[in-house]
Parts: sequence; C-alpha cells; structure tokens
Amino acid sequence: MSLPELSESTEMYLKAMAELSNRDAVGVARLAERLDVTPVSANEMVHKLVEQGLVTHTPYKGVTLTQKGREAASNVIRRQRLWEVFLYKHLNIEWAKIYELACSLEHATAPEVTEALAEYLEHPQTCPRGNPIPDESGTFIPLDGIMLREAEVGSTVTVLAINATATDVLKYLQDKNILPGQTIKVLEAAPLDGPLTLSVNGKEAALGLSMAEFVIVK
Amino acid sequence: MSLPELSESTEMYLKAMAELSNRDAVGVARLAERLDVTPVSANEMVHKLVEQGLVTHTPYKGVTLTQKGREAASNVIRRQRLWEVFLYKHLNIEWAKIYELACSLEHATAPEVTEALAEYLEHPQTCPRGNPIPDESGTFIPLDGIMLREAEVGSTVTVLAINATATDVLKYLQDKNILPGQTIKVLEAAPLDGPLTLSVNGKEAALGLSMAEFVIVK
DNA sequence: TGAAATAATAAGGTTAACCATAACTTTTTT
DNA sequence: AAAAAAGTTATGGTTAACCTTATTATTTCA
Repeated sequence: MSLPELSESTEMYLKAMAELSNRDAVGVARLAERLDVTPVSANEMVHKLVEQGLVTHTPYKGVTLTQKGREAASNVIRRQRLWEVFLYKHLNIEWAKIYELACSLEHATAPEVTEALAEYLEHPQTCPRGNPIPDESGTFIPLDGIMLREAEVGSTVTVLAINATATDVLKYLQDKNILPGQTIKVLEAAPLDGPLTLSVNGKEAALGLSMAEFVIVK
Repeated sequence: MSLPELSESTEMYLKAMAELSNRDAVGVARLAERLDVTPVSANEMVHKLVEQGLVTHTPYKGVTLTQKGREAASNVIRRQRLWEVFLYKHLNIEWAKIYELACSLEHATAPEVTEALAEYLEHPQTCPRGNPIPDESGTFIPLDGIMLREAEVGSTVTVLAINATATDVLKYLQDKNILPGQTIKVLEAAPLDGPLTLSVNGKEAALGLSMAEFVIVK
C-alpha cells in the first residue's frame, strides 16, 4: 500500500497517463505535449518509470500503466480531485482555476491528510469538473459517456464532465457555459473538421473540435 | 507585493530565520542545524539569499532578514499557520503532526488560496501551537512571553505557545500536557543546566532545558 | 514501395540544492 | 597569548529533471 515516495514529476507523468487514457497505450509525444516537455525528455523519463515498474513501454507504440502505476496514478488523482472539491465548494475559488491550484497541493498531501479531507468533504464521488474520484483503494466508476465531438448532429446531450486541465481552456468553456450538468444541442458540424455549432442555454455557440474533445457527454 | 516566486528551499530558509529570531542575527550553524543541512550548504545558500536581497550576512556574526526577506518569511509563516488551523480544527489531525503536514502544503499554496483559506477559517489570530498568524501585509503581534527555561523557580506560568517544529518534540510535549493555555508551576531547576521539575495538571513532570526553550510562557 | 512523418537514442549541457574534505580566518575560551 | 571552537571559503562531486542537436529506427501513407 504505502508506495515508496514518488517524485512530483513522477506523479505528474502517471497522472497525465491516467487522464489521457483508461486502457490504451499513450504515445510518448502526446505525454510530452500534455506535460509541456520535449519528447526527448519525456522519453528519458519514461525509461525511468519503466525501471521503477510503474509503466510498460512498447517502442513506437506507447506507454501503459502497470498495476502499480495505475494504483499510484489513482492515488494522485484522488488527492487532486478532493482538493478541487475543497477549493470550489469551501473556498469559493473560480471553477476554471481549481485544477491548476489543486495540482500544486496534491503533491504536498500526505495520505493522512488525504483521508481526513475525504472524510471532511463527506466522500464526494465527483470533482467539480464532473470526473469521478477514486476511492482509497484506487477504484472508481469510469464515466459512461462520449466526447462531444462524436455526438450526432441534431442530438441533445448532457455534459457529464470536462476533461480539460489548462486554465485557459477551462475558462473558455466556462464562458460558453459548457459545464457539467449543462444540456447542449448539437446544431451543426462544419465540414473538414470545422467547429461545431451548439445551442447552450438558448444561446448559440461555436466550439472547435479540439475543445469538443474535452467535453464528455451522454 | 507579488514576490518573484521563491523556491521551496528559499522559503524554508527564510521561515527558519524568522522562527529562530525576531530581530537578532541568526548564526549560520544554527540555521543549518534547524534545516538539517551541513553548515557548508547553509553557507552557500545564504550567499544566494544575499544576492537576492532577502538577507544580510555579517561574516562570523550571522544572518538577518532584510525588509523584503521578512515580508517573504511572514508570508510563508502565514500560509503555514493557516494550514495548521485547518488541519487541526477541521480535519482533526493530531496536534503534534500538524506542523510537519502543514509545512508541505505551505509551499504549494498560491496567494489566492491563502486568502480564501483565511476567509474560510475566519481570520484566526493564532495557530494551534499558539503562535500568531501574520496578516496579509505581514504584520503580527509578537508574543509577549519568555522561555520556560527562564521562568523563576516557584513561579506559576501559563503556556502561550510552543515554538518547536519537530514532530517528535511536539509529541513529547503533548504527552506531558504542555500545550498552549496550560498552567505550569516550576517546582525545581536542577543545577548544572539540569532538567526542570514542573507541576502540570497536578502531575509532576521533568523537562530538559533544551525542550524548555521551546515553551513560551507568561 | 519509397518518402515523409513520427519515435527513439546518443551525446553533451544546464540548474538548484545538496554533499564531503580540506584549508583558512575569526572569535571565544582557557 | 595560545589553543580550541566556530565560521568561512575553495574545490570537486552528486542527483533529478530538464534542455538542444544530431542520428537512427519504425510506421504510415501516397
């Protein structure tokens, strides 16, 4: 159970991998992009993670979390999302900022504090971005939804979660009122991977496909 | 106001200096001991702090915080103590552990979070160890007390604050019921810098002088 | 299939914050 | 005043996590 103290950087890599995919291998380049490091650096780091038995790496294919890695990642995500709940619900911090602020706190949080926090927050099931919070053992109910970019034109969907992490992206979505619980009608999908036109709260809004990837709907 | 992002290590040095003395210069060796680094390392680091204008160093005399350094230190201490209050009062974490746990959190706390936390906690004036919490501008009322080791034999005093930071020291004091608010009678002071014999809560307790330095009384 | 794109590796560098050892300076104590 | 203790500086070394540039290997796609 008690993992041998992972570095902040290691935790970030594991979290990024878990956030990028539940099962499939993640390309090293994608990882690098998400973590804002060069692919060379990400590659180096991946080797270290392999040595620690946290991930497996199939060259030219990608990286996958091992059992051990997945557990560690769940743990990081649990801390992260619990802090998000605290920051949003108790400290009233702006929705778009909580991911980033909680991210710093997560690495500084001892297991003891994590569990006391969970208790204090009354064991929330999801974070304010709609994502499930793993329990102490690392298990959680994966979201049963699709990306908004895959929703059919004409359909009406409900936002389950926002998978973005960058504050500016979150701010953008917040401005357009694309938030968990919101109902959205997909009016049009422009050809050639052009933006979607949506109806949100009676207002029309355009949303690029890369943004629409972050929005998980049902 | 917005300080140019100090490293965690820098913050620890500044905090240690502020905690070790309000006005006098602090010996580099003492700093080193408190931070658990070698005197050589502390010396190196002190030079860097001087370059950044955070401290002044008089060789063979010691180190003193500049105005800028004092402000930064107050800020760190503010964060630290606010988290202590949260951990103790809301998360019900054991008294002896809160310093150490809050210490990790403090470095990961953005100004925005600090202020929201202060608000949430209703602007507490002291931490659970009895030490004053600086306000946003860095000012605070210094404790008007003396160290228990300096109290007269036969006198009865009240504990204002515990200045220790190491978890084991805090645990030891907690076990002996030497906590803020407690009333203590000094029964005897053994010669040759021997331990004090105290009456705490009707029970007798012996306390070494180095421990008695951490106990601020009135 | 062959070229372009993507991924991996190799080699050498940087930075912050540590470390040890040794030499030297100043202060304190005897 | 001399010895001991405390503090400083010099030198060289370590580690983690980055970086760049260049080369090589594999995949993908036209």
